[in-house]
Amino acid sequence: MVKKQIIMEKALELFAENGFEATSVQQITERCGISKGAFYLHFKSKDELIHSLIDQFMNGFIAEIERVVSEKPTEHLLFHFLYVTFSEFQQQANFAKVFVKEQVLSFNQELLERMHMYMTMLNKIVLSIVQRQFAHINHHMHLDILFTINGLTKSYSELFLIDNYAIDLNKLCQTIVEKVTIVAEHSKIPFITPEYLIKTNVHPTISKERLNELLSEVLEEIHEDPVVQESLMMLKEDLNNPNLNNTIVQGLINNIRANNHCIWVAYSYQQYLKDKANK
Amino acid sequence: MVKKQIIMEKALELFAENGFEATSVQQITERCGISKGAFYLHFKSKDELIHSLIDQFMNGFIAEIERVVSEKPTEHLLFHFLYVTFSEFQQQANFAKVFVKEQVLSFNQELLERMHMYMTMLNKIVLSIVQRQFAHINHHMHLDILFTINGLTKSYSELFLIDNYAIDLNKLCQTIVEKVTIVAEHSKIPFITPEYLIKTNVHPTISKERLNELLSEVLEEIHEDPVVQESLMMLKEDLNNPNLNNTIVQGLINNIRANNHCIWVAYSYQQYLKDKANK
DNA sequence: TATACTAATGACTAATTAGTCAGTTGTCAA
DNA sequence: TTGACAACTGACTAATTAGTCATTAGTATA
Repeated sequence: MVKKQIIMEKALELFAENGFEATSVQQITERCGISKGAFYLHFKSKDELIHSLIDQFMNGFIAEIERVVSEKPTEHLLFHFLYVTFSEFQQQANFAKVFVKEQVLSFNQELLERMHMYMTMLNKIVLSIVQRQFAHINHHMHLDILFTINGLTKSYSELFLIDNYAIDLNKLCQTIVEKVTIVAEHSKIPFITPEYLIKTNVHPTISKERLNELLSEVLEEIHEDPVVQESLMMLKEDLNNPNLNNTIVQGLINNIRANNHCIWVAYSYQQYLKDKANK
Repeated sequence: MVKKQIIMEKALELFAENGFEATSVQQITERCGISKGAFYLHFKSKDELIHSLIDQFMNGFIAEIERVVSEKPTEHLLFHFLYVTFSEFQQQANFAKVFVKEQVLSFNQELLERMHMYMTMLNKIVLSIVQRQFAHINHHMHLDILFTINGLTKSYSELFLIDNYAIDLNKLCQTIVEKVTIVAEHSKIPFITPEYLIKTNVHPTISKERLNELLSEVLEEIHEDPVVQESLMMLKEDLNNPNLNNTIVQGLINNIRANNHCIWVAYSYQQYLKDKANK
């Protein structure tokens, strides 16, 4: 399905140029040289398109980081994390532009939640890097080190948005690692408390109807993997007629989480169950 | 003109809730309990409203920072800068939300330029703080210290967006000052070169027509200050029939720059002359 | 009370939007 | 050649938008 990919690429171009809200489906189809109808053969709505874009980029990005982090020596984890981050930033310049410029990508609640989930995943990875590379540092400082890394990354990535600013990626990463290491070794005032990790978990309720929709959408996409497919069907069945033991449901959720297309559904399903248990 | 202020406040509320593009003039007038026509008595367009909001906030913010920076002792400049920054952030939570969430506030070119101008002004202030408070540090490191300050500020201000996260403003500022000081005293790898300051000056051409419009708009607002008023009229006349000596024009531009409502026009006029000279 | 003025209204236009669907085209196998 | 089916088209709808303007309400002065 190569046309779907073309739509995604051209749409991303336009989003980077004009922003998400300001880009119409008309413009997208014109740039692709296809009709409006053809667009809706591949995407249910404009929202589904942006969801796909985020999923595609973030899954690739996180997978790449996890791969690198798993195979590099502990003492250089941060460096390699930064290197991958900035490389992706450079290669996927269009996504980076949309991402940096619109930050959390408009005020659409579900979009916001989705980005929040991915950022939380990223934060967990970076925190684990901090815990390994700075294991000798007082662990009360770990969250502040995380904030320092995030801040420096954000601040220096501004350079990528300036055309023609020559960047030596290697040196840039070294600079940041140097500063983070200095802060880690000398800073004595912890500010961020662990309750930060709890309080960030904002999870507005997802309705049963919306979850049903999400499950149906994903079911249409998955054809290759019978385990994921059956797990999805069982989860859908259990959503409408709760029957299964909680542990089994958790197992099914973990089954589907392995598939890139299901990360958001898995997350939403878990939030749904959490909300239900709280009531 | 109290109604204008009400519109601005209610509009800001809505922008913070739904974003700029997603908020309609209809919604704004409904929340104010006024008619659509009444809105257009105070603002030429929706764009003019957002321009006013930015100008009002940024001028107040920058004035406050300049006041504090001018009266505090050199060794605590950074602390007081941070304190003012976060205080304003807390007090003007709505503006902060729009500002943080939409970052550069949509892709409207003029809006982008306007924010860029204010950010440049802010950067200049922070750089001057760095140059004073860290005068003893190798000045090649000054720009990197600036980036460190910006990064930590961005990163830690995330905490303000989490409801109910108790923030001890004093301690927060101390934490950041501590980290910046540590970096300043130990970091040895300068990365940012002074050409960064030049390259950030992206200034897309402003047309003579648009500049005329801007001058007319501002002229309608200014009634009290005859010097500013006459300077504006002379600049407008000279724009259409260039007659005056360059030094005199510069003086006129400096006359109007003193007035809060004219900062953007002054900036635009200067950019226009620069563009013209380059051709 | 009559006049003059400003402040305010809200129905209206013209443009644009996301999404639909009856119909067309192209490509197979029989 | 025929028939079946999927890919694709673009005119269409219904909703929403920014901005306008003839009209009215309210108020102050003569």
